[in-house]
Amino acid sequence: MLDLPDRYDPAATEAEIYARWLAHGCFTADAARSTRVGGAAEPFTIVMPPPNVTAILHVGHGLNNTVQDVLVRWARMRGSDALWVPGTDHAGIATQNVVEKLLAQEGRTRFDVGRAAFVQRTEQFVEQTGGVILQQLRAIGASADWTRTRYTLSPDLSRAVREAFVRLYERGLVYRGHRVIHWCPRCLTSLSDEEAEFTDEPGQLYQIAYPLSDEPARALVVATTRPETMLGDVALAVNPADARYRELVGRTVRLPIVGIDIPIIADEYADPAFGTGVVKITPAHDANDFEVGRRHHLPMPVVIDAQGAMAEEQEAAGRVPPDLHGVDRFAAREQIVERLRASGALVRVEQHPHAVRHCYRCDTVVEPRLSDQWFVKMAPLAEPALQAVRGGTVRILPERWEAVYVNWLENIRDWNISRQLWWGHRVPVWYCDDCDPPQQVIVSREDVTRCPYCDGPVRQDEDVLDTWFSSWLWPLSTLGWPDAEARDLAAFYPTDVLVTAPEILFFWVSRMIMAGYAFMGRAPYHTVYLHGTARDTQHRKMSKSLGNGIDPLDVVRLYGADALRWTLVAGMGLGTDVILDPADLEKSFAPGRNFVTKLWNIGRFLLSNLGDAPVQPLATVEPALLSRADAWILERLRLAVAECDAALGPLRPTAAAAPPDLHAWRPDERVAGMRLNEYAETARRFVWNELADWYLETTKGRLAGTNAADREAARAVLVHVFDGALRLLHPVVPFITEALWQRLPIAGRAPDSFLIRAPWPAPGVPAHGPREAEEFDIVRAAVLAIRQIRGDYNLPPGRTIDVVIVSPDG
RNA sequence: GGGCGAAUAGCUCAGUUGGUCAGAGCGCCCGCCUUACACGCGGGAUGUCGGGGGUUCGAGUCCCUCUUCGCCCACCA
Repeated sequence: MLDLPDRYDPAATEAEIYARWLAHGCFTADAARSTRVGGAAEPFTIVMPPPNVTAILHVGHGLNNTVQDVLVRWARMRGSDALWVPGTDHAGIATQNVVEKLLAQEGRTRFDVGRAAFVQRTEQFVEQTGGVILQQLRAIGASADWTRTRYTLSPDLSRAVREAFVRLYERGLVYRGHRVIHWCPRCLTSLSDEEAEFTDEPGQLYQIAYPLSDEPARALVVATTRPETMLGDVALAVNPADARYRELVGRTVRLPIVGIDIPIIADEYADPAFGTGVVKITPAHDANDFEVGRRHHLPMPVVIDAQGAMAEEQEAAGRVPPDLHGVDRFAAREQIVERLRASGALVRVEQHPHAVRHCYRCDTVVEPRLSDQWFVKMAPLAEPALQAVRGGTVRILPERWEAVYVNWLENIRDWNISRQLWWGHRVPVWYCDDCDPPQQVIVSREDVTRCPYCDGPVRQDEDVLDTWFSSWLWPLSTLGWPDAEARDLAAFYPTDVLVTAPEILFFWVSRMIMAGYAFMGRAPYHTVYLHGTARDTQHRKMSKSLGNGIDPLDVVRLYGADALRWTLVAGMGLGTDVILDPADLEKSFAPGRNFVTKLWNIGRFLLSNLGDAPVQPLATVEPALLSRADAWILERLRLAVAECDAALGPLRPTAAAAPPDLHAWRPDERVAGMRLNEYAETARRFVWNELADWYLETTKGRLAGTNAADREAARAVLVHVFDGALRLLHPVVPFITEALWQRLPIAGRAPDSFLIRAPWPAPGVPAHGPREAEEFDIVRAAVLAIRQIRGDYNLPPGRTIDVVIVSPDG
């Protein structure tokens, strides 16, 4: 009867079981079951953070998706109508960069190819290589509903993007602005504040003398870290309260090298305490200077072009010396410093570490650049998102991130959403140049071909939207928004838990919450679970460039998906990083593999000792027939279930919270649960240290014995507790548990039943003699004491001894 | 410049509201191929819970401070 090989074979088992789950639609949610549309099951929904469409699975994805899969499987077993929506992100700037690199290998740029052909080529590239990661996720056991796979650049989701843009425009929350934004001279696009990341770098602070126009012997000294921008200076600013310079305000200085006169102005922006208290104003190349320039109605000459080279653009005629034309900004810095030094205008150079912004995609130093961009006005959107977390409608775990979230939203700035890229959603704006006034702006949900005012030709805005402008709609758009009739939207929105890394709290998490309120009036989820980062033993983030990554598929091949999942879940406290050794996979993943093997061997013991006869449900066994060991292990199971439930916490906020928000978390539940590692450890302890180490041993004699009633009792209890253990463990190690559960000789089980769909065990009440359970603990204590003594006296295992137990009262 | 987190056995880490909380896994030592499992079984050693001070009957657990790492935010040119 024993069809179990000595060794568990993860590769064969996992593939076979995954295929059967798929074939039986085990991952497919049924909208009609949702209580929100009249069904009988509470929905439980997770939307997968969409990986970049060109991404390859790395251990970070493995970690992220394992957590989600554990939650979804758990919810499914708890009887929820569980939905895990998978999908990919077109990842505008990242994907475009990949394709541009391919073109570069052919010696071409996207401009050589042309926009239409470039987009087509990128589409092909995505079609051929994209979505690989979704296939890879199957290998780690992801039970996502693949029938609902989404893609941010698909027609449906593109429609959502347009709808969102137009609605916000209609509400006055999308606007076109002319200002200094972050510009990547390599990607040739603007970036949002979040996409321009600070890095601390050593730098120099250059002090330059600007002589007074009419009194060349006197000069004002200004400090700057970017001397090359001086070609675009339009003023010097001093603080109005600064007595040192008060009398100079209104006079002019001569701009070195350029030789033109610029005014000395008074503005609060100048900090008397910094440097000399005099700051040069370059409105076109510094966001702060831009504001000063606007306040004082100053010109805004552009002296650096899109590629980051010195050039005379708007209003800059005559400012850039001919031999600096086309010179890269950093080379130009050297040359300008040399010239200043030669002319005696360079007063001093000192070391000055400072933070420099870099493009988050290509790491190029970002250039502040004056340009026209589309923005979203964020403050009104932020307000409900702020209230959501403050009021407990949305909880962020670990809790400490809530403060970070609140702080960011309180100081939120408008979001630059236009990108000068080709890969992405085209800005749904058209211009008519023939109208009066010209450049009539037409914002539309549908493509526009003729001007609605003059019927003349129109041209569409050249820009595309920030990738995150589609991502922030993900919980809505994947469920069918803006289609008000969408069944999934009614059945599954709001979703439940969002699982991601803290790095994208601002990029994505908070914006989704804003979008949820802006377009649906409800937060998109009630829980944000922020997990840690996978790091190496030196605590460095695993990354491709460092070469310290671990390929999850290598781990699957070597030890199986369950071992991978076990290691990740068991090794990860709430919000803490997971440390793994890329140089020693055995060390990192052996515990998971060993545990899976242990489960396998417990299964082998059961199946080879139970016999062929079907095992009757425990409920049919006469309680009087249960032994002390039976009572004990049943009680331990009960406690294990209760502990696992406590570690995992409530699936969703308990209803009937205090007004005003009926969906808010109760204070006592707000930080409860989601301790996946505690849950995993509890289940492991039950199976290994209680079931295997003790109970199993007590059944050996009984199963082989001649007392039929006792044998039946042992069989029933054995199957019952192992069944319970498999259910408890299934979310973490789904393959091995399903493989064993399928083989359990449970009487009357339907042929196509699956553990993945089996109910989560209920803790229940101690129904089988708590007194007997306690008595077995005494037996255990005695055994432990005897073992200890044998050890102390170095008695060989084969040697039997007589034991006399004397009770305390004689 | 603000804010936050971490420092517990050789290693990776658990320790929710202060009172069996000094633990787990790996590693190490001793003994075992005991008919499910040597990817295992039984036994064992190891920490002044980063330093200092304080509150308390009692503190890894609360307060202050110092040190060392790490993260987030930030227009000081």
